[in-house]
Amino acid sequence: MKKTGLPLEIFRNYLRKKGLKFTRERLIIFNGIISISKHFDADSLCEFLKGRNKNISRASVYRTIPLLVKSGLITESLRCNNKFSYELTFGRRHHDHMVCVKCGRIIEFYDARIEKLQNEVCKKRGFEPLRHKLGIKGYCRACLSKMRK
Amino acid sequence: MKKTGLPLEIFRNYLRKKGLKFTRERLIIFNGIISISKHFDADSLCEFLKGRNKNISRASVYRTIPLLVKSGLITESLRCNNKFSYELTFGRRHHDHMVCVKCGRIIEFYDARIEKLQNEVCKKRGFEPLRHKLGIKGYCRACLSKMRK
DNA sequence: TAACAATTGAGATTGAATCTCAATATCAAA
DNA sequence: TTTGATATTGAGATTCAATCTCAATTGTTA
Ligand SMILES: [Mn+2]
Ligand SMILES: [Mn+2]
Ligand SMILES: [Zn+2]
Ligand SMILES: [Zn+2]
Repeated sequence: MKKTGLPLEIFRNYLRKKGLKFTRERLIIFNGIISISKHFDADSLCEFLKGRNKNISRASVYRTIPLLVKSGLITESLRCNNKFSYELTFGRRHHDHMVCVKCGRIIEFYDARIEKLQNEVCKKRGFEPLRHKLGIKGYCRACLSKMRK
Repeated sequence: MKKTGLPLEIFRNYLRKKGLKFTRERLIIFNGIISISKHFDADSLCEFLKGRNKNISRASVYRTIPLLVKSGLITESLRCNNKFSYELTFGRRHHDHMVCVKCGRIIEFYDARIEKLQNEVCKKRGFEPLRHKLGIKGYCRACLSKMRK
């Protein structure tokens, strides 16, 4: 179990600022996401909580996720299996994703040069970028070597 | 109405190769997409056809789109309004997208340097890229100047 | 032309995501 | 601590894109 001090305070502050309430359910959802600490979707989060005898209704999970996004703790990342997928990004640097079409493995990467060129291209078009998503689909190293056999 | 000679042949050849039939409905759908010649989703395509008195069932439209993707004529591009969006890409160079979060405008761009760096990053990770999608959300030039007033 | 297999369309179904609303919990103020 | 205004919860209903079903129809090949 990770330490949750700072992010929890951020979440509480976000809720307070918006006149929203810090509930038992929201804390359980928050803790669940901290424990998973990797890509998840709303449904898998429900299942994860259920497995720990913390049954929170789907509705509450679906309602809390956007709050955590707005508070800056989690980010909508890939779309996997036709579901929105999220990841804990608080305190982590922005990154993009490679996804293996064979085994589903997700490889995170960051390349400052790509990021810089993106900003450059935006500037050239008079476009002010807010956020972006770069997803590369292909075959991961492990699947490639399996296939070559 | 654009000329449709070559792409139509490609579609017919794809169908033949797969033992599938070239039907009246598939031709109508094909022609519709050629006429639209910009981003579309399955539903808007149905509506477009209906407006031209070519009522094709949603099921057939939804069934034909993947065939056109596989035949290399159209590509799944952005996800807009929570629907898959496609565009005619036959004969066009690959490109990525900026989307204005204010007005929805779509700006297509291509930067060879970004593409090259992507390949480089993949190679470094032993990942063989098949396709990718880069979507940048932000404010377009027009919306920015409106907002500054 | 005949025979087989693929296709069509209307409507049913799926599944993620959202909504409804009565019962309940939170929290700031008293 | 108590109170009360207001936000939240959960079970189930609802939405909506996308997919599936299946009997009737059409395309293709011989
Ligand atoms: Mn990036
Ligand atoms: Mn690109
Ligand atoms: Zn793999
Ligand atoms: Zn705009």
